[in-house]
Amino acid sequence: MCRVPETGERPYHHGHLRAGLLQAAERRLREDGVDGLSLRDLARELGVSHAAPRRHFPDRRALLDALAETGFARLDTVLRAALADTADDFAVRLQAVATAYTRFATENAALLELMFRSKHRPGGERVARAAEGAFALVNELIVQGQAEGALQAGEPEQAGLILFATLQGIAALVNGDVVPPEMRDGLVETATEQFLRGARPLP
Amino acid sequence: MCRVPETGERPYHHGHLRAGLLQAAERRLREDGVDGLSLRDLARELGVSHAAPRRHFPDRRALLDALAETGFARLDTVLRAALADTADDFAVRLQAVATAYTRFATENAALLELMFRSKHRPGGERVARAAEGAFALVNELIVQGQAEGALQAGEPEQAGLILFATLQGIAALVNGDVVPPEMRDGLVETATEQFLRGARPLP
DNA sequence: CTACAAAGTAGACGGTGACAACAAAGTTGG
DNA sequence: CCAACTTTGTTGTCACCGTCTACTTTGTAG
Repeated sequence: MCRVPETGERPYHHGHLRAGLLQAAERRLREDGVDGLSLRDLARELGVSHAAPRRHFPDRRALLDALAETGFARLDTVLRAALADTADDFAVRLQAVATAYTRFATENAALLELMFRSKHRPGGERVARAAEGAFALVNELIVQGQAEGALQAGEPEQAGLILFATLQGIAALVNGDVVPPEMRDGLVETATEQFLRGARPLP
Repeated sequence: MCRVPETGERPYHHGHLRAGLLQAAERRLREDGVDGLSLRDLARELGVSHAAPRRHFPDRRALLDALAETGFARLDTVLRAALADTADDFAVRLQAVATAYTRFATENAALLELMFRSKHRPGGERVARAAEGAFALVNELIVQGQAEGALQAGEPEQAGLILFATLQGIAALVNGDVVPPEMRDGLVETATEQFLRGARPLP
């Protein structure tokens, strides 16, 4: 079962169509943006009829939503991996997460845009749930910072939101060619430093 | 000349097609997003044949670029108006510009996205030039802040970029429904405060 | 007044997402 | 073992869209 299709043979059933569609779609998304992603094109690329994708994704949106969902899962993995590699010091952990996030956001620009766009449109509950994980992680980090005394206590949401907004904005500037990609990590570094200086408890 | 078309009459020449297209397109952009903007639809709405828009905009992109260009002009106007109303104190001026920008960015979400997307694609030089104004304004403000001693001297770009990124990110969070719109102005306020605290000269 | 340019019209082409009817290949129960 | 059923893929169709070409109408300048 689940044998990889031998090259040259064209069995009536593709066998991995859903996975193949997602994989090809993600590549297309990266290369041509969301507008350059056509169901018929994907079908052609996978050597399948133009209506075949419909069996797995009733809708173009459904495919995009699925991409967004796996995108959030991947983001969550990336962020947790970044945290796993660091010591316990809050500043270091914050730096690691911030860098990892903006890196993901710039290396998967179209995907990230899709993720946020899909999250809050009707029927995007699955996507929204997938997004919870990443947000929760950032909030935990903020709470840890407050516990360590590195951040002002109270209203953890606002502090976390502003930091998150800054990272998101840096990614937007890079993706929008306002800023060259080489400046990304440097900007993130000074941004988190300034954030720490600006949000630390008053002396 | 340039008489407003009387209701009921359908002169062969529309007379205000270009302006009408831009106006209708901007409304559609606001209501349905860029994907819901169809040239044929606009033509129908203006009671004109499907190929008529082509005389004024050779391309769908040309129409979108024109929208982006006027968008930057409007943004520039909004920002300068916000500055004109304030005293000379740097913190106050910064607050005013920041609030005005994020307000524009959230009230014209699809337009802003279009503006940044159009700016750096091939042939988007006119749009890019239109964008210069707004950027220059922010940079001037930063330089003023440094002159007043409210900001660290040197590398005005990075400080300005980070602030700009934060505002852009706050707008993105509001537009992405991560944050309710009522929180917008409050977030901007604390963000600029933290920015001032984080970027002021070391004592 | 006539030639020409500008602005709008009509029709066609290829591409796309959606849908319906049908066919092939697994799967399952007797 | 085979017949019903479900899953998956195919073919054909429809409406819509952006773009292009050829044509018509209108305004204008020589």
